[in-house]
Amino acid sequence: MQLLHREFYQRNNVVQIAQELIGKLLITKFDGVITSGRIVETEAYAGKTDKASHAYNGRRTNRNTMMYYDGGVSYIYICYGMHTLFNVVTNTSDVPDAVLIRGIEPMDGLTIMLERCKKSTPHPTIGRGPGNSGKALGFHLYHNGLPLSGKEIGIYDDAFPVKSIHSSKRIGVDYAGDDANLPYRFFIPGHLQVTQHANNKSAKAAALTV
DNA sequence: CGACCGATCGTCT
DNA sequence: GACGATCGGTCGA
Repeated sequence: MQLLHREFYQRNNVVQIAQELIGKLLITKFDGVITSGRIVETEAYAGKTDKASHAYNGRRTNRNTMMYYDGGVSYIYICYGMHTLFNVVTNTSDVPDAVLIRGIEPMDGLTIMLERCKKSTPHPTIGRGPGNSGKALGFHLYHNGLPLSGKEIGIYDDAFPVKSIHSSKRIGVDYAGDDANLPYRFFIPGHLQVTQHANNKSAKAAALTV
């Protein structure tokens, strides 16, 4: 079980990193409560040149400040007023690349995750989608900017064998014009915690060799 | 199935 | 004052 360090995050290829994060173990320990999940779906957001990115064209606001930090910290923001989305900041400072964690398979602390998601029994939607993933792992806005190799958040390589990874265009970024069609979404095909979406079955969902 | 719609609030203009 | 890198429910074919 290897903790991923800044050498992993600070590389200059956010799309590659988004793909490599599939199958990794994401562990949170907030207020002494440990929960973890295996990453099964991600999306890359390529800094200043990507029309879908919050940092497109060098846009810099209070919200997206963390995207401009050195890779290896969290970027967390509220979406639609009710969902807490967790992103992995990559690349070096002033290059605002990030990877959105869109799906996790619940691992440790299932009971806690059930509580957070207000379910009494295990349910497939726990960890399905970026909003549900953030909720299950206990992320809040005040966790923005935390190191990803610290005592509260950690991403690990436990040598889990990922059989297959597919790619597709990203979800919910139709406003991004031509960039909406970039194949920057990665997921384990058919996985229970992967967003149910037409893109999964689309002929455009290309299979990648693992 | 797919299309549509309401919830709900931090953030930006 | 408008708008989301969403979600879960409903409605109709």
